[in-house]
Amino acid sequence: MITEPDSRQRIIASARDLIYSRSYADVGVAEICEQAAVKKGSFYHFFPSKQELSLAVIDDMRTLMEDQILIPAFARDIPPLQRLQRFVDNLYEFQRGTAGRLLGCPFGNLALEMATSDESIRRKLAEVFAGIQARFEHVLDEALSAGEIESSIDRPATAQAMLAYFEGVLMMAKTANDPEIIRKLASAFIQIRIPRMAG
Amino acid sequence: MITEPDSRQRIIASARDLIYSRSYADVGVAEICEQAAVKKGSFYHFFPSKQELSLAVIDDMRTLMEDQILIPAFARDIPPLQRLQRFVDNLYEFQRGTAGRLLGCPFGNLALEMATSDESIRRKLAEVFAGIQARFEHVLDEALSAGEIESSIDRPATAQAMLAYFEGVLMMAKTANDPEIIRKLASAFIQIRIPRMAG
DNA sequence: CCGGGCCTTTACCGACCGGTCTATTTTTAC
DNA sequence: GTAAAAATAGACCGGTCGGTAAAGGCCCGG
Repeated sequence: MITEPDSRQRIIASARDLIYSRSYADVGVAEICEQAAVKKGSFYHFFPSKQELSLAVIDDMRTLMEDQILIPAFARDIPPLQRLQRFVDNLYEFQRGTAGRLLGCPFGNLALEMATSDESIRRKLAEVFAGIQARFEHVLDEALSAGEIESSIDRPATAQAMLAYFEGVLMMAKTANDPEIIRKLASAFIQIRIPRMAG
Repeated sequence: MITEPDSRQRIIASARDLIYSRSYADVGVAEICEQAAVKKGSFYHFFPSKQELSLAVIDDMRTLMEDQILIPAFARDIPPLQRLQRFVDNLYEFQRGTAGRLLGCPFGNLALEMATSDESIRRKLAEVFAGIQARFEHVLDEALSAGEIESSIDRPATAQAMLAYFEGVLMMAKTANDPEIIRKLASAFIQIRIPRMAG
């Protein structure tokens, strides 16, 4: 049971956890309210619709991921490429710790379920991905300055490829329900390179 | 409107197209029946439940993918690694041609939506992925024989990494609704390598 | 011409869906 | 103290969900 003080945040947290562990469509408003210990009337006092709630949930997922994964992993206490390694290490630990069921990426899950059905959710998730990609790209910039990578690579494209790869790895791990796949496939993550286009 | 002769196959084809273009939960039995020009009674004559239908749909998707993508791409008329390149080229063309909306991978879509909710679907999709991975692995074997790759790589793991990568690429392309992402990120696909473990 | 599968048709079911409404309680501001 | 505003409660809505039941038509071997 969620125990956060104010109802609005409790609704978001409940919806976040339920949707992440199952899917958007499989979780109903009634169930969200029940887990948040809130009546339906309160729900619709704070959110005009389930879809609007889901946009707030994505925001909440995003700050959670930033604070708990991205910021710690990308701290500047170690060289750039080692930060990427730390990122996948942290991800592995997190995915291993979700109660028997490997849940994958909350954004990837929502993206494949909703992207073709709800345009505003699709756009929001595209922004989240762009934000993660920007962080990867920043690390690549610093890796270039540190002489860890060559200047011939297309850094934005490489950052996007890295993001794509670990999303795919999480999909494989989730489908097999086996976190060890993350470790097995991790080595290719920091090796991915997209060269700059010739023309 | 689906026009295949027998009702059972028409139901499967309708469900396949509807689920692929939206999601499992967003498509109801009534809508499937309508598009297949079949009454609900007939539906439940052929399938005991929507979930059982979805298992048949996955089988249908699989043979479709085999016939239209894998078999043509992996024909032995060109060297092994070039077949992988042809695979992504074909994939790009296919994803570009789906009526304005980029739909991604039908198995990846279902996997992220259903893997944590329905164990038998999760298992079936894991088998599909294993089948694709086996084909990649076979190509890598032939690439090794042809001297195109080194023997130090872990071929099963590399095949799985390739699968993960293109699933991730399709996720990025679907979320951005932009097929050009597939081309932009394609170069890393055949470059991915997982080295054999030291111990 | 008959009987029996196979398939189809149609009407129907209870449960649950997202969402609304109105009244009431609690909090805030002056 | 009081009134407005914010929040809560809970009954209620039409629609749709997956699924069922029973009867009727079709085609077949005999």
